[in-house]
Amino acid sequence: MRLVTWNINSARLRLPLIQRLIGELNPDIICLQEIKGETAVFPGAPLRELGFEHQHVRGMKGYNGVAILSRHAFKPLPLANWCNKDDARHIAVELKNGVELHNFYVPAGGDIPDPAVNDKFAHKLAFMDEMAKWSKKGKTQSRILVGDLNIAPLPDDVWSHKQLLDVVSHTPIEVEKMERLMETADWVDSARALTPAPAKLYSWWSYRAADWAKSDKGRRLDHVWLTPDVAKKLKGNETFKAARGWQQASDHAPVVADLDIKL
DNA sequence: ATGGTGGAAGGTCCA
Repeated sequence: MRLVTWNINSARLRLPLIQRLIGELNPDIICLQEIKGETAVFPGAPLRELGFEHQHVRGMKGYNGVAILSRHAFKPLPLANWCNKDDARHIAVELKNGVELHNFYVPAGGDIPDPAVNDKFAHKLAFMDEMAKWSKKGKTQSRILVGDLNIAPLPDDVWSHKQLLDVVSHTPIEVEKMERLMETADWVDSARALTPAPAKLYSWWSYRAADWAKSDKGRRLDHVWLTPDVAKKLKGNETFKAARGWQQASDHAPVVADLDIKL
């Protein structure tokens, strides 16, 4: 099974990039975040034509939105709200082998890393706490958790640990929330299982750089986590950095995981 | 300390 997670930053605008990704990587399952449109305007038909006949989409107007697309049948799981908001940040399915696949778009958190003055940061921290509760409660379930988690946990997940300590996505409180979450079900970070620190790993590069590749000021915000039983089947994990250089690219690169699972 | 870019909307809000 080849699985891709990608913050697409508008599924409609970047449909050609999704089509190109399918042609170049031939994934079985694609998890998208920030599809940025209502479910009804998701470009499902052209993706169905490429073999992704099974689609579970949760969009909303303007922002957020997540989708799971697969070549293989799955069972959609009931939609859940997080932090009492119906803001399309999570969608999940059960695969044929009984493994649950959860696709998350964690709040970015705004600019100021202080929950007392920044509601967006408070929302992000509350969201992480709620994920930890959910994860702990279901810890015996075989699961894959993917998505744009908007946190780069390790010093080598950012271009400068020192310079990003006060920057939302890499602050100690966020990193601690992520570590607590990982402990709740012994989640295996598939990228670091295969490429340990101190190798630098990034999945996002800002649009605001004059030359994103040259400055290479990246952060690893996109993740594929596995419960320990599923992690035994992990065969590969790569960031498909080339896609960040495509015409009209998303600011996130796809993360690709290969698992020894037949669907 | 600041501003830099990009998407959805058709206001600004969000990243």
